[in-house]
Amino acid sequence: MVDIKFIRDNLAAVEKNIENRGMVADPHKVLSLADSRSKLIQDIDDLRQQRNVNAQKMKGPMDGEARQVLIAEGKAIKDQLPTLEEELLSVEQQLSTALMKIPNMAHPDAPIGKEDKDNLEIKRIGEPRKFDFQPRDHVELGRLLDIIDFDSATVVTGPKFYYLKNEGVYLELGLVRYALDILQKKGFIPVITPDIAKEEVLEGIGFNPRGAESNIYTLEGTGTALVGTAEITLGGYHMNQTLNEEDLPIMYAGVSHCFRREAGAAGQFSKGLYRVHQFTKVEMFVYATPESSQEIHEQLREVEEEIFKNLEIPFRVVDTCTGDLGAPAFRKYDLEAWMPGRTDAGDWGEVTSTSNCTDYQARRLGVRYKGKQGKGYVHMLNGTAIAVSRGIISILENFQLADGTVVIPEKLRPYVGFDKISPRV
RNA sequence: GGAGAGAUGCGAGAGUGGUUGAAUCGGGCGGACUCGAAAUCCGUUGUACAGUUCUGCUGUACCGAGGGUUCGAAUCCCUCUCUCUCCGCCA
Repeated sequence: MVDIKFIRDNLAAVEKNIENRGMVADPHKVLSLADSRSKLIQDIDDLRQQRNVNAQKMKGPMDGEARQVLIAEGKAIKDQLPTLEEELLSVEQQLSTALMKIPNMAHPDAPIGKEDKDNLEIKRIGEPRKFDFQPRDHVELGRLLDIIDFDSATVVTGPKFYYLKNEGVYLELGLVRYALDILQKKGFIPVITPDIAKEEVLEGIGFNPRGAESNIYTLEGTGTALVGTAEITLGGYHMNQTLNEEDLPIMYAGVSHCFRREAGAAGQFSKGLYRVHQFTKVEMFVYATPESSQEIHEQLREVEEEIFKNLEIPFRVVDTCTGDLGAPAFRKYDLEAWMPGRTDAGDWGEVTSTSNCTDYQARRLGVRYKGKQGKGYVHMLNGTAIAVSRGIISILENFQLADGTVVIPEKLRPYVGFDKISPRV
């Protein structure tokens, strides 16, 4: 949520930002609704004041006739209130809806563009490996090694689900522990979060669970939904709290399952584990002061780079363009790993993403801070440490041998307990 | 799931339907005393929203949440949530 005052003072910039992001939102409507709201609040407060003054007059003993006159007056005032109060409620709902559509301002350096191909590559680390055989994709490798079973999952649960078996299980658990160990050394507090959250929290983070294009599974009749990321539950962790400035930044490493509907997402770019309805993820989440958030955002990107560099997976970093940012993000970096099985020649595929959402989420969730330097809404940042399913794709496809054997990256071996996975079929 | 008890400011804890935004104690902050500290004493200490002649002032709302009764509700009524105790069930 953007500050209404900011919209009023920077109307042209807000409109330009909406255009750059390719979004539809109406800041003029927000302002006119905000004006109606103020007017209604004033009228209601005036009436209530009259009511209170009138009631005060009746505190002590007085003769019956005078009292009757005052009572009648009080009743008259009271009768006027409900209409205005209902009107205010309706205006506030409209305002909230209109305001929610206004996206966060984007970083001035964020590249302007419509879709992911407009993202700006800022660095490459590692060289995509040259194969002297035609590399298999992870779907085939998973079948060959008997560590991923899509077919059974389709029968039991539905498409875009999977069973992990044998070494696949330890691959998941090992990746989680590998990432947690790195984060824990950097001061992140490890957390296993609930996989379900209330819709108000989802909305505060910037998801609209009931929206037309929602990627969220809602749970009928409960007001809750399956989380698409631990960003939701970690962002909600301190909702409606005022944090001490000295305690910031607060850094969490959250482990959760992630559930996504992915309606209509099909085709070769979403095959196998790449786009699934359920996966496990270790998520970084930081509450920070406004002064420090940009620096911390760079640090989150560096942590992501370290995690993939140590796994010896080639990747590149992109500065996400305005059209691909998502409403809450001020700036976002994606890490794209090299995936040799993605198309015949291989391709980059997003494996992590880190966003600085500034005070956009904090304003709606009511997360403030107070301290010597000042007070206000905290800045909230998130970043993927490891999205296990895509991590597994990267490892299988990059470290395969001609016979299908997959060699485990050295740094990961202590966490999985084996150094290679051999074909079973 | 069943029975009972409770929910008030930073904490503890009062509060006959009308001088209660809320006693009292503790904590915090400021000051006095002191070489300094402790002790003692004095003062001060909520949040949100709206307006404003804007380092302030005025108004409104807030005593778990939401409704209701009333001229007037922390106080009466209803619903819900949460916490605690006991029983049942269970990983």
